[in-house]
Amino acid sequence: MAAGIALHRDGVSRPPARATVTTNSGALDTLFGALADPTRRLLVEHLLTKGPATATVLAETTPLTRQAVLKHLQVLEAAGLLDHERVGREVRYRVTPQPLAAAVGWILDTADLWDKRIDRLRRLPT
Amino acid sequence: MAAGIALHRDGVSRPPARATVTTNSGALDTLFGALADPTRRLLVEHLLTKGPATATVLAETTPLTRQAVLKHLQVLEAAGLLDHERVGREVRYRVTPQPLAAAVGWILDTADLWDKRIDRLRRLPT
DNA sequence: CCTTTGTGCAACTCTATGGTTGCACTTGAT
DNA sequence: ATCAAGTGCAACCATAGAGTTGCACAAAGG
Repeated sequence: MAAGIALHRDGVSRPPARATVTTNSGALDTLFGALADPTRRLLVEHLLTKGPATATVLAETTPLTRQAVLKHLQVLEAAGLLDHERVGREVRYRVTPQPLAAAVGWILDTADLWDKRIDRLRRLPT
Repeated sequence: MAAGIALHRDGVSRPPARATVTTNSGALDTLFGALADPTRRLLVEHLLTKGPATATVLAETTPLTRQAVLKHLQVLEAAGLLDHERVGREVRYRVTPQPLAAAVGWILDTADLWDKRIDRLRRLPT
């Protein structure tokens, strides 16, 4: 009968069931994620102070390859912090900082929770 | 002698020189990095609303293992957003949101750059 | 037309991250 | 003294991230 085969039928070496927390607000993920990299923050600052620029130009200001910079720009763009415009044969990137408001929003909300908590502690009967 | 060895001395298959941008402010890295994960933001929110708690208790509120939660707590603590206190046989985690100020700081500075830029554009001779 | 300059795309490597499991060690309670 | 609950630690795995290289393709300019 199947007894012999049944040996390794169940979970002998099946990958452990990975769990994750899903939270309808993936926007903050990509946003904070984008901001978490120093290179990317530098790029944003550069674009803001020096104005719009292409990946190749930006790459010259870093020790990185154009391709690496390109990827960073795409991450920033995915987070909504950048957009690009094709000019001649070049592609110009520009900062669109509106999403930063979302980040500040979360932080302020959190700080608010904190304040409420402090407040609640203050009201404790002594 | 070493002559025979010299054969594969130079770069036959040496890993490509990885470059990185170093930026004295790694604090923002870990901070934004910590905030970039939904699970971690949830943990922070939970700790703020429901008050300090242990890893095991927190784990019960998620589909995750205690160990996984533990790691998240450590990341948050490394970012300065949490600290812990040993009580009996349990370890209680608590939120210390001061570092959030740094995040807001960077964002506001950036927004400021943006304003300046807008301003500069406004002053352009037409 | 040919050359140069800039983009686009794909493959590959290395490391960090987010999970899991298993077991040893404390501490409190019975 | 024993037992259960809670922590701590280490190994392991899979995937995503940050880089690199190499080459094909498009647009300007001589």
